[in-house]
Amino acid sequence: MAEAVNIKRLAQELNISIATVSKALNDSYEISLKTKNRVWTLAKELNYTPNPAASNLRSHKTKTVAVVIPCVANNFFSLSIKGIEEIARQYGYHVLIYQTHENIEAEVSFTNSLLNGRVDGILTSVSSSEYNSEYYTNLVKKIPLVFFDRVYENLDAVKVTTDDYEIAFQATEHLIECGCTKIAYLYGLENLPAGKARFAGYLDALKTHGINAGDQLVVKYQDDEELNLQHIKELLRNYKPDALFSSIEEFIIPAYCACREMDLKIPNDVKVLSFSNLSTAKLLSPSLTTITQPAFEIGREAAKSLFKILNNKQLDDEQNIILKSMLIKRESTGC
Amino acid sequence: MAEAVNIKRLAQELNISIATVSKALNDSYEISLKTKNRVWTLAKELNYTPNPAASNLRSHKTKTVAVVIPCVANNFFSLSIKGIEEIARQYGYHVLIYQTHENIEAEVSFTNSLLNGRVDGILTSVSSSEYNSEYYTNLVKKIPLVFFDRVYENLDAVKVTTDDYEIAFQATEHLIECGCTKIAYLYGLENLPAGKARFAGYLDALKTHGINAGDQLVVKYQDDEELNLQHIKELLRNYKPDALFSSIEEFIIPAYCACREMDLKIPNDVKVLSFSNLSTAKLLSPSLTTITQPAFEIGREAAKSLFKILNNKQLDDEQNIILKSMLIKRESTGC
DNA sequence: TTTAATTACGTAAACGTTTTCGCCTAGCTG
DNA sequence: CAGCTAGGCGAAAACGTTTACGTAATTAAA
Repeated sequence: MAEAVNIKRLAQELNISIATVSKALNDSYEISLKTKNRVWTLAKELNYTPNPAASNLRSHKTKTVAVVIPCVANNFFSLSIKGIEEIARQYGYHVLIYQTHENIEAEVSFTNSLLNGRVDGILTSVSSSEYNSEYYTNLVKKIPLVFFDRVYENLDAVKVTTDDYEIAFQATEHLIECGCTKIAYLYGLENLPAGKARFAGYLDALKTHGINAGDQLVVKYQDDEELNLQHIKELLRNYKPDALFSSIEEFIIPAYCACREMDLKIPNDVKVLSFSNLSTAKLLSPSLTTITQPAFEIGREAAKSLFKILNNKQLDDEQNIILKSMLIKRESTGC
Repeated sequence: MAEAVNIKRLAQELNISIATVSKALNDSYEISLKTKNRVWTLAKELNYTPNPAASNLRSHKTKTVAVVIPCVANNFFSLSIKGIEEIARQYGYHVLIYQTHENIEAEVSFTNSLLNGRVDGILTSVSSSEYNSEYYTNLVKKIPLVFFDRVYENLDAVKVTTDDYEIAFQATEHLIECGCTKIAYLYGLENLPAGKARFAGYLDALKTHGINAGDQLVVKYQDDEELNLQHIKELLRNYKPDALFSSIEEFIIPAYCACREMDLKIPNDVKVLSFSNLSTAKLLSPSLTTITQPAFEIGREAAKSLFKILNNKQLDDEQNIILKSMLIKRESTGC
């Protein structure tokens, strides 16, 4: 908008060539300290900042990454983004946000649109609607990509996940120790490894303790709050479980509401436990026992891995980074 | 990464000039429909997408906007971003995210770094640490900028806000109707118009009903959860208010905890009401009466205004868009 | 002293678009 | 038939960087 201040302008005022200015700005070894200082001070004086488009066009580096996630308005993802953004600041990267709304077509469309050099890399937590392994197999060959939490397996890419199986196993044992023998499962993310692992942890814990699992005790998540409420009420009415194990945060409100509407007291009549990053879990009525994933840390780790790749740093041995979740026991499982 | 597919390539394969391809892709009137169709089909066939850097460098348009906010891990802001991102998709814009962590220097540094053509416009909700009107007075001259919720006044820029004064007045009256006469105020955003308006609404409602306000009944927000808890406990101990009016969500947890620790029953001993976008307000113990801002709508409206400006569309008369918040009465004010 | 190596800088091409301007042809007007 | 107009397209410059390569001056090695 104002008089353009670019490299050419700096070069003219200092009576040196454009190339020298560029190299000085990039702290090249070819330029003497004296010249560098002249350039730097004038640049600061004129408030010069390089034009990103020009720089990117020539150098094929954007210093920008994309975050492709289902939705930002979710405690887990907003915390992840917070972590990603903080690391990005440290590394001098910019962060683009794309929401898929659990729609695989949107997901594919977004990521495809990022392959023309708009970003240097992608951080993603994939949508739960479908598992399109083939697409991602090709994608990871085209651009540096790091998965977090909701990942695709058996791909040549870094994955940051949590101990879903173990913590679900542990949480189920907690319910059993509290005396539950008829534990219902509120099933989310069933197409994804994370969802399957949680369910497997649940099933194996039951088996270990000689408890029969039953399909009737499983409610699958629908993208409709009212429907989930109905299903949980039917579950409670027809099969009278003594515990609800919710594998995703989205089941909390319908679960609590269902219990209230059916006049079932938590934890006396039915115990409740959920995966969740809800900050107010301890203020609920009754306070909710949660499995809490380190969402912020997951974002940080995923971002760190991506930036290491982009800076051609050696990745410490492993492509699979697994962080620990926490089982936080509260009143809703009361024991 | 693969064989570059660019305009030049398309031109060669079709035996036409680069200029013609470019114009065809941009649906220019200069090009015949026949040629356009040839270009479009080949472009689709080769999976061509224009290089954003080159396009931006030449055209000075980035199709990108920046969102500068205090923090994404906050129900209000994550909902706003959700709204912004949805509108951005519709208009074909990309969204960059920057978190200031309520730090004015970070805020200034980020926005300055966006003036070199990285983005076409900025959406921002400013930090509460300081009110640096002068900086923004200059900024709005340099780049299209839309404020939402946390705004600077008297600037030539669109502002999307809510009816803070009116709803705070109304909420205070609600507490008075419930029989409260000693209403404490948990004061956040005191440097910003939004914070001041809420406080003014509170004060005026008290005055209207002949109730004296007192400085002792006001607790100001600190960026330290433990400290806020202490201050609220001291408030409750020393001045025994019969209601807590919280002007920001961050006070909810310390307020509830303070009441519990001091063995005060909500709403019998003390009523509680807060500005909040917490989805689980109705599940708290007891359920929380809230003033809920239309965060998602605010994001959408702010984004729409910005894109109208960027597309040189006439703005419908007004620079001030004011949306209505909702007072949702629940058990915590029980009456 | 001669030669090689090193330092410090400049020239110019390249990145992939958009856009101005001009050219050619065909069709129309008078 | 001359002269115009308009439609359709191409040549080339420009956007602001980065970088391969060349070169002159200085220093080090022989």
